[in-house]
Amino acid sequence: MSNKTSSSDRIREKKKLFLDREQKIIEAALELFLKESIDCVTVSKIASKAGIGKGTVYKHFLTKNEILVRIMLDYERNITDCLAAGIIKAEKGDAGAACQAYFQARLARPDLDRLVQQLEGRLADAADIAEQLEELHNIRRSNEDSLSDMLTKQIGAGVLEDVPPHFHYLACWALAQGAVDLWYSKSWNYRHDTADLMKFITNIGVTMGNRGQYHPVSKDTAKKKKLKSS
Amino acid sequence: MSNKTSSSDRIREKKKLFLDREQKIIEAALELFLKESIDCVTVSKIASKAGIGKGTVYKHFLTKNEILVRIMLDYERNITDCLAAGIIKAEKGDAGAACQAYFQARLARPDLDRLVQQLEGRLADAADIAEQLEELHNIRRSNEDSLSDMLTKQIGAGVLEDVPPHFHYLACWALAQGAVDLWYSKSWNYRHDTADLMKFITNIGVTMGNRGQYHPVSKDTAKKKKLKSS
Amino acid sequence: MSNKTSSSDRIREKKKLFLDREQKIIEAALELFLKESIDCVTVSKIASKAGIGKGTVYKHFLTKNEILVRIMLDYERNITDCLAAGIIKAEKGDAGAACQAYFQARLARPDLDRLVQQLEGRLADAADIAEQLEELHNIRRSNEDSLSDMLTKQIGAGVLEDVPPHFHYLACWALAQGAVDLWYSKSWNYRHDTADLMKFITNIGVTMGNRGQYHPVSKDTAKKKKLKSS
Amino acid sequence: MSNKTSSSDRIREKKKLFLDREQKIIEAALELFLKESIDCVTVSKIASKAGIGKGTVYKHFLTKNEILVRIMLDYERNITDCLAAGIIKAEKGDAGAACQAYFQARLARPDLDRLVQQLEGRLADAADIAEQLEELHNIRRSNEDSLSDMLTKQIGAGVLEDVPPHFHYLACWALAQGAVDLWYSKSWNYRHDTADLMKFITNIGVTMGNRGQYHPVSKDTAKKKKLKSS
DNA sequence: TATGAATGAGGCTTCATTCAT
DNA sequence: AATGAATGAAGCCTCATTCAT
Repeated sequence: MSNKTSSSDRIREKKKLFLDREQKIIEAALELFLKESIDCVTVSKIASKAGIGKGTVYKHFLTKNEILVRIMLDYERNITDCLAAGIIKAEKGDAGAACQAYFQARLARPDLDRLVQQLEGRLADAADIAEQLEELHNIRRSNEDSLSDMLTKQIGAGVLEDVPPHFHYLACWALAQGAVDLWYSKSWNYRHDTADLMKFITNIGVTMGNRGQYHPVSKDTAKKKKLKSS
Repeated sequence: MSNKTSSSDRIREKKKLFLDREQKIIEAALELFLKESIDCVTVSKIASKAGIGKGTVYKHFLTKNEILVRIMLDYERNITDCLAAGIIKAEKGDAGAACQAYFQARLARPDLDRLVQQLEGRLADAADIAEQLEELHNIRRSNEDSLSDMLTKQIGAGVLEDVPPHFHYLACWALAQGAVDLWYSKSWNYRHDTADLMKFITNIGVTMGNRGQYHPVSKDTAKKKKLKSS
Repeated sequence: MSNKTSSSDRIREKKKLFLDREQKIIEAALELFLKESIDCVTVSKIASKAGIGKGTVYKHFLTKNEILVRIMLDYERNITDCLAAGIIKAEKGDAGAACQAYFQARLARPDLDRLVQQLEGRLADAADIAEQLEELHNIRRSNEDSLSDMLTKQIGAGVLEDVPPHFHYLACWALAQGAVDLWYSKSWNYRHDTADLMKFITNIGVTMGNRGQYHPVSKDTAKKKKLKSS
Repeated sequence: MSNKTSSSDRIREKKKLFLDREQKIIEAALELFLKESIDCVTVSKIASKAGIGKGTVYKHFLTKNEILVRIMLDYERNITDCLAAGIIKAEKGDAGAACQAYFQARLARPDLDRLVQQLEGRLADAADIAEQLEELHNIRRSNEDSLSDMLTKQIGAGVLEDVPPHFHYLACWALAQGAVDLWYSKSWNYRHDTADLMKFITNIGVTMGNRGQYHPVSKDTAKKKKLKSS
């Protein structure tokens, strides 16, 4: 009987080791991607950084591309989780929480965010992994619905400007995306005070589209705004 | 004497032809880049689309990468020109003109803008063309100074929030960048009404950082806003 | 004592299980070879079709090639058995029995025959299994001697044309081989009536080299022949 | 004017050189295929035997497989030519000429014939070159029609046994095929007098299916035949 | 003993770049 | 000056075989 137990234990342990190695591959790939230019990262390098043989990589992933989508999916799922938490907060009254959560999640690791964007550009036409890419998009879309619901309510409550709800989160997304690009762009003079800058942008992101921009707005201003954007 | 003239004419003509061909290469490359996935574009394809031999390409560009930076530089210079015009307008009183010009220039051809961003990601670590990349960054930086100057004035005039001036244009840049990414992202449910969406975002871009946004707005400022954005 | 017995029983049982598994591997390999293209068959597939682990295969066969030769040897031994029976029949007076047995044995499973031919081509230069290949050839050669003996007698009896005896069985072999190739060739227009065709060819095989073939035929014999083959 | 001439001459010369190299690749591949086991032949080896770089091979052939089909097509076309000549002869009265031509063409280089057979087995399922394979089969099929026509006439004339015409050439093909296999089989004792053996087989091939089997047969021999084959 | 994860040699193919004509 | 054939480094992937558990 103890035999049986130890046998199933072993199997479980083996599986764990296997999954650990999978994680190791992902991490090795990630590390390389973040350090070097994307096209410098070869399966060989990933394997050797993960401390395993090249062939082993293919026990875990059918294709090099599958490693890449995997990174993307992992990232997207994390974003989703954060966003979900934010939406909950928002429903509890903290109107801007969802947007804020979204921004924070993406700006927490701008390097990673940027990487995922770049990977997406490259993998767009990859025949293998078409399925995973579809899944990626599904994850995002399912989140849109949550966001839309929440935003519709806030628009109804008069908190947000009355435009189609997705306008709000897409503008939000755009700014977050741009902020990330900005972070990693090498073209700007002022590389100091980045933290302040990001706060500034986040602020914009959180408030943009708010009716009355943050603080109570006098009624006539609100009217003008509404007229303007319609 | 007529000989001499015709000879120098010929030389001039030859030079023109040479430059024409160079332009043709750039255009062929551009066309391909915009149509296919970036890594599908080979020197061979570029040459054949340009209607010349592959070897000839290397008479104009030392490296494939040089073609790519050239595209980037051309694009950046165009942006610069537009921005310059905007700044002039701004100095004539139209406070938001610079930002608007910038947005318009970049959103006029979002595909091209996106391409340039992608190219930059790829060429970041390219040893050849390090020089041209430096030049690219210089172009951008030189523009920053103009923007900074202008913005400092507007901050002084109380039009804009009193943060370091580059905060304003970087936020602006970020949103524009994000808008472009958004345009080309395949992940969103609502692909209709893009034009309206872009207008919405541009609006945000043009007004964000305006002092009025964070604080109660005095009536006359609000009026200016209305005029400006209509 | 019962312990001892059961222990030796167990050993015997284990051996049987071991041999059964070996057979299962062979059969799995065979099934795969006949279904898919030869180079699609990997050790992995064989193992999984046999319902065992890949490593276990190597407990039975030192090399993948050893599985293949084994298939060849099994097949060749079967042919040998059939031929032996035919020779016995031939010695009992049925002159053509040996040839007929040979043809029947090989055309009974043309797919398998073809497979063995293909395998032989591939394994010709394999360093491992050189020994087994030698054995394969020995099996064939040993049979040749039987055939030669038998044919020598028939030649002596005037039934067969007086050429070196191996001429007869080699011609026979060649035709059988060709018939198999024919069966599986994809290049011919007429794929119907294959059964009749094979009968026709078998007929040739059985009669070729008969002395009667090279000499005048009386009219009534010719008629009979016509009836037979229609 | 001499310039023009020399220029077009040069182009022609270049093309010739290019085609020569193509031929060289084919020959190198052929030489290797005939010397070593098929799967030992790599593109690298072919290139280095042809005295060119590996990449150059791909200027002439899109795929390794294309080299192989090319060999097959070249061979098949040669067979076709020989057969065509034989058919012409046959139409001039030499009844067996077509079959004889066919045999001779294939047995002239049995090694090559065998190679082509083996290649066909391997390439059967290759997705690339599906087209060329189709062409190969078309070549063969078109020839079948010629053969059928000719044989129908001979059957009508009473020279050949009255079975569907393709029975005759398929039996013929089968024997030729088998003869080739025989030539290269390593399993037979008697490797001497191969030439005589082939003559013997060819004889069978040329006469098999003839009504009355070539020459008059004495009555008692005919009787024996009847007993034997019934 | 059976297992299957790990291995890495080696195959095919691409493409930027060179250079002889 | 223009050409494009030649080149070969480098990438991705397969699979027979090994070996620790």
